[in-house]
Amino acid sequence: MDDWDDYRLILALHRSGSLRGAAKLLGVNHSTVSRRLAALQAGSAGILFEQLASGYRPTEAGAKMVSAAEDMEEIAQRAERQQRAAGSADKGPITLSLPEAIGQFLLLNEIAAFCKLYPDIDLTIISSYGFANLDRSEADIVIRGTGKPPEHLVGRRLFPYALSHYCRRGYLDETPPDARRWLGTAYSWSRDEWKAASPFSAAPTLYTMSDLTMRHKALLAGQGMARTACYMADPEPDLVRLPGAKTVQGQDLWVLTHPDLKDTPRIKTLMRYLCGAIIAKRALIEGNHI
Amino acid sequence: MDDWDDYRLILALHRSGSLRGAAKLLGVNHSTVSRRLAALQAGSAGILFEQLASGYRPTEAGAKMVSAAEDMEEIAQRAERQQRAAGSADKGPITLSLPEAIGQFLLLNEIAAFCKLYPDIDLTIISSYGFANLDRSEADIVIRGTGKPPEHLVGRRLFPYALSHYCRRGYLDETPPDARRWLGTAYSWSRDEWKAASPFSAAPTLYTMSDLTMRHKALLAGQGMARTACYMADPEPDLVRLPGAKTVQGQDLWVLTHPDLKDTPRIKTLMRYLCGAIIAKRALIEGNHI
DNA sequence: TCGCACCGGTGCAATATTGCACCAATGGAT
DNA sequence: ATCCATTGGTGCAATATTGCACCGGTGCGA
Repeated sequence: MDDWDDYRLILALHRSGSLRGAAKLLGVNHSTVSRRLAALQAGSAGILFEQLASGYRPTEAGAKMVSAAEDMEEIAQRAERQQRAAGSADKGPITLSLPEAIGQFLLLNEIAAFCKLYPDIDLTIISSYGFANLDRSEADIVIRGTGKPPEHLVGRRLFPYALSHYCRRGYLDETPPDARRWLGTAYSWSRDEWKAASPFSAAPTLYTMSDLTMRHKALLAGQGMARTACYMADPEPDLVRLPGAKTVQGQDLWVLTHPDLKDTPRIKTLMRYLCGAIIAKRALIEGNHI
Repeated sequence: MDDWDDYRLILALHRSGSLRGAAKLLGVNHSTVSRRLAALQAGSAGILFEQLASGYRPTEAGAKMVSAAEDMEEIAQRAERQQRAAGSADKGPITLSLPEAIGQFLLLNEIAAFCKLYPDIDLTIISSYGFANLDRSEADIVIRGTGKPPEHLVGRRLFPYALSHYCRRGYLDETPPDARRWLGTAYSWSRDEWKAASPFSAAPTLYTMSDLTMRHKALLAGQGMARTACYMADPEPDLVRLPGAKTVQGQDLWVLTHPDLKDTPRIKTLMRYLCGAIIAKRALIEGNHI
């Protein structure tokens, strides 16, 4: 193989099964993938992928190349982590992945304070509800609420966050019972069972949305009721819990990093800091801040 | 690393220590290496190579990338051999490396006959006195006279070839003793000790040359005397051994391939054929053909 | 049957990359 | 001191590669 980057092409095509899917994985145009595949197979003794109605599938020879490509990817990813693990002081780049809600409502000030404390650490925040892949260095540290973190990651399991049912102060007084509405969440793990446990389980849902920040603003605007994280709602003077609402236990909060990075000083510094900041707000997070 | 081919760049620069040396290894222009290195280090958190008076040397971070690159090279080479090992019939490509002398004087007809016997085998001959690197698929099969073959290659050790001292028929009669000359060989393993064992050890050397074929023609042209392989000289009716000349034992002839290829049918077919062809000419090769 | 989303393929222009030619610097041999 | 071979660096032209826009085909859902 004259260009080892062709192994990335092979991997992407194997994983996606299509030119366009591979293009997406590689961050290039699908016509580029088409041409590179043609050139690759022209220079090879045999074809590596056959084109079925269901998509591209590796031939026997291609499957061996896929296996080799997987090995290479592992080496490349390990090498990248080794590069990122370099550094013997509190300086250098760190990429932190965390849910938008935690970034905006829980740790916004703490993150800024950290950057002031450690001006030589270049912190990049990736707000996402997806679980960043630390193997491929999509992030160095990840904060996530989950019941089942990847087992090879290391770090701390803190405590579960609490949720409860809220509305804008005065909403119930000002809204006839038949006009009361729920603001829903479009996440599959947040099915309607949360509504059943609420004081107004019969009220219909006004609309659902994937953006928790938008829902928070809708709540603040008095558009309806919602079950939301206590650390988002309790700090708001204009939001109150619905009468009789209990806190519900969400998933555990974890602060995790890759084993290859756990000994890097600046990583340890940020991990320690984040855990400290979250623990300092334990009462709020557990819904006991009122 | 966005382009895994950068690992090849890293390897080449590490191995050569210079931009021009790396360029040679990679088959590109040195300005290309310079620019790719600059781009690579610009996109990396740290520099990978420092520029000393003695050349480029990997930094600590760079050494880790070199190690990763070496691992990747091994995978790439194994993958390439796997591709070359494919095939369940006597068809497909084979690259055979052998000394020029063996190609021109010993197996010329046999190789053509093989191609006629197996028209679906695409045979490529690389005539070279260097030892082709079968790890990097420079060849699939290698024929070589050597006392110490690479231990991981597999194949057959045949028998040593013989050499003796020759001149053109009539040379001694037509050349006054003080005008007789030797035709030398510019190979380090063929020092002047061969002249000491000759019937005319005091005669000076006319000139030396690296090209054994050229020396053969010079011998045929009556330009001097030479120690040459019996399989080259004995078949020539115009060449005779010097009076009193004995045969000298050269190195063992080996026919070798890479372990990854040894089970591939077409490889086995050619290995078997070549060994058979060489064994059929054993008398000639051992100088017993007269 | 129709519309839509996705697919692979390709001409052309845009962009990136490379080679060439040249330069100055360096170090070693004479 | 001089010459030569090798080095790294760079402007510019040549070449390769890529993205864009578009096309026709396919399959699925309504």
